[in-house]
Amino acid sequence: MFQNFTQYLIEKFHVKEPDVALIPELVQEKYISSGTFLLKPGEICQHTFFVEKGLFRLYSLSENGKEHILQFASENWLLSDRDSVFFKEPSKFYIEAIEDSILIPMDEEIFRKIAELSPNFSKNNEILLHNHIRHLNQRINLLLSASAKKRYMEFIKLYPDLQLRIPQWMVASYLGITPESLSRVRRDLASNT
Amino acid sequence: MFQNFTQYLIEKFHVKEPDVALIPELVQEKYISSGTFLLKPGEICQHTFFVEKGLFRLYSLSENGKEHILQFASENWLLSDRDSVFFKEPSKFYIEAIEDSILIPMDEEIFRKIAELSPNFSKNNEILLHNHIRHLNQRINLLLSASAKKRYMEFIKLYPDLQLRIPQWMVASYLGITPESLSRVRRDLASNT
DNA sequence: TGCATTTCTTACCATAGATCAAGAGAGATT
DNA sequence: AATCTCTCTTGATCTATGGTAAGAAATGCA
Repeated sequence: MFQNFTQYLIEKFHVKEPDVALIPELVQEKYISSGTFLLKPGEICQHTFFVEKGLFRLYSLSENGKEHILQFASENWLLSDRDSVFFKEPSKFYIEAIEDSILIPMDEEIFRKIAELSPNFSKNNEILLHNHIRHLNQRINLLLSASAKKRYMEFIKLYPDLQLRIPQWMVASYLGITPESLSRVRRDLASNT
Repeated sequence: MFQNFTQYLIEKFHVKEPDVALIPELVQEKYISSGTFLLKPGEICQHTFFVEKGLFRLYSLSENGKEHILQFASENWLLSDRDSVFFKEPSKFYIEAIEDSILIPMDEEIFRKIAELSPNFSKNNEILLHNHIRHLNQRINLLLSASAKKRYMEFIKLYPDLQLRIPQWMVASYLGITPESLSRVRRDLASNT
């Protein structure tokens, strides 16, 4: 129970082994079935979720009815609309489970407790935020400069595991192209190899 | 001298008026003329710069020799390759002055001093990081979902002032389109109004 | 097992934006 | 004033990706 979560606290926040035993009293795991929404536009995201097991997507719906996936989150990832949680503002996004999953919802209370148990919580937190920023910058750079084919190749290099669990049309949505285009890109790659 | 910088510390980091008087001893302003590079790929970004006056761009150069602007920074903005500063890793980007400018270079030393003078430095810093993340997410969402015309309209709404100081081809580069396309987008907007 | 739904592929055509080439203004520099 | 350089515009054409439609394959469900 919580193996991933406790391991995460030990690795990323340097919580000591004995203190980790306190965790089960603080949090409660939540079973989510595929297709369930954790968040819809207009709602304020109340939790940052730790993904103990399963897979989620965070996406926006544009005026013309098209979905655009901004993030996937699988095991050992934190999942939330960071802006909505942090600034307590209504979200513009959907968060949906795309596999049967197990989550640890975390609120401010729990973060405070973790902060007590972590020798340097705010530094560790800062590292996570910077990692997030680095990742977003790389994605922007790719969207500005790379073709659909190149973006796809980067995607499978970066997420070789995810690629097998996600329907292809969601990969297309993440890359900012249509499923048809992705299908053609894949055909090209297969033939020119 | 430093008016913008000291004002920034008061507003964003809640440094008290009397303490602000200590600042001039800690930092030194730097005059940069248009066209000067603060950073080139391969170098480790040593400072976070506060822009006291002027304008800069942060851009990447792709394999095929094309520039892609990731950020502009004008008065009262912090400027750096955050990843390179924070993780002490070689940068992939250029930072270039596009006006004659005045900067306040900040290193870890100075951040420590500011942290001493700020009642809740790490919280304030976290707010800045979250603002950055919010901004990057919005940009990704736009790149995924919006046409060149729409992205341009968002740009001028978001940066009405910048738009007047930046050559059009840089705006195009920021938007991820060619200068020719931007010219046509602008013609369309002018005629259909 | 069979039916229904979703996903993926393919073919054909449409379109946004890129590329290439030329020319017009607008500053700068001499 | 004349020349240069840089920026912007425009027209013609090209290309990557989108849209539509249909069928095939895979998956889920009864």
